[in-house]
Amino acid sequence: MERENQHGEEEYLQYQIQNGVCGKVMSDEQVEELKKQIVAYSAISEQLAELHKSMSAHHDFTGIRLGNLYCDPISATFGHKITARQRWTPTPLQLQILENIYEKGTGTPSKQKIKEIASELAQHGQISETNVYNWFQNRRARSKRKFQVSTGSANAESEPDVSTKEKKTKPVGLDFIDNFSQGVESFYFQGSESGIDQLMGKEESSRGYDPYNNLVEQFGLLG
Amino acid sequence: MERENQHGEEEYLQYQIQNGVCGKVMSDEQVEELKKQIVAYSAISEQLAELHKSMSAHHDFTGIRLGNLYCDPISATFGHKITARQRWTPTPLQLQILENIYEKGTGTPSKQKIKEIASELAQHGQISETNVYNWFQNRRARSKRKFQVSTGSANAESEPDVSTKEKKTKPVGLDFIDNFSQGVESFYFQGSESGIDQLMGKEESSRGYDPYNNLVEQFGLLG
DNA sequence: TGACTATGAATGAACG
DNA sequence: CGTTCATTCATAGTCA
Repeated sequence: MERENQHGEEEYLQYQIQNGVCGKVMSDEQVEELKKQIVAYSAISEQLAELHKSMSAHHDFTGIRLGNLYCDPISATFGHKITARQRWTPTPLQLQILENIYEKGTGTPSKQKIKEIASELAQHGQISETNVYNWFQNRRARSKRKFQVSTGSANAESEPDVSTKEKKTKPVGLDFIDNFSQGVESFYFQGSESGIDQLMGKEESSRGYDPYNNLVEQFGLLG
Repeated sequence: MERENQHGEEEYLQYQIQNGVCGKVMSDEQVEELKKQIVAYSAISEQLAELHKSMSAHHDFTGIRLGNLYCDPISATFGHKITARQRWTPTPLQLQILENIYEKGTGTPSKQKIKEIASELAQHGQISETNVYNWFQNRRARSKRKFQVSTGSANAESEPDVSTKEKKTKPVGLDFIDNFSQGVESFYFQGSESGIDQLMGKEESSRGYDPYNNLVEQFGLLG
């Protein structure tokens, strides 16, 4: 979208100044944009809710792998950026080397080592220090886990939650995703009765509990 | 329906009038309200996406292996996953707040501050002071390591675009705004930066991979 | 094609 | 504080 210069830069400037102080004045365009933005969000929420409700067999189209490259499907549709995560995959050779190093002992990679290893492996393919670091981390962690599983720990079925290795781990146990089961319209947080309003830090939920309505009513959006 | 007296009728009226005319002037409260709205929608969208994903995903949540820690009472409604977490996971909102503090703050956790922050975040979900403390510790440590890792290193490979992004983390930014471009276009106050991030008081998105992007990518919303 | 499995990566928590 | 551990998430590859 182009800048709406024609509507006067005065307002822009005005906003900038105000912004530094208390940011109160917005140009029509700005307000307009804001509206759109919010509407977009509400639209997304709705669609998601809808999607969720119908809950049909929608498969995530994460993209098409082209070897090591990644081609985002959206970009084709929207002509938009690619943000999907592409993860490193060690070549057999790299893996071999890593294994060797791992075996040699020194369960401690050491940052300096990492660098060396990384640059060495780089000759056999793309790799970064982080990759190496992660690899060792995972390697050790998993071999350890496997070990402990294969040994006598195969018991502990009585949910040894606290007894195991918890020194002072926080109990936590939130996961309010569960509260979304109904979709947006019943967005209750932690069983609280205030729902979305609380989430949004609203004290007075007078104008309705639904953010969408709230929004429309308060700011006359969509109007 | 009650009026928001606590916010000052002056400003409210002012807005109404303005709204009728050209809707330009907004009070701090109103702006604040907008921020919250957007944040709320962000959160909702993300959570819905999450929910949807977890339900449509092939994961088969083989029962509850964590036993007593978490027992969801409402899951009966939908029979979706029950994911007990042993460790704290910040909600989008909490994360948002934390990020803000991290950015603008002196970067100094400070015992007293921690307490305050914790109690504030507690309003958005389960959290403890330790969580906050740890978060800051990790945040700093990792952002630091990010530098030291991404420097030097003979990782001179041509690195096929995507993988180069950042060596390790944070692709984000206000990227997700772009995803709404279809109907919204960029939300710019000044034509340059300070998009929605500013509105939301968010200088830098921090999560390793942002849910909003993911959201749009996965569901092709607003298409 | 949908589910499973192996594993790279992210991150809260703990340690020295 | 910097480093390491432990747990969990996401994805690539594969099998039925």
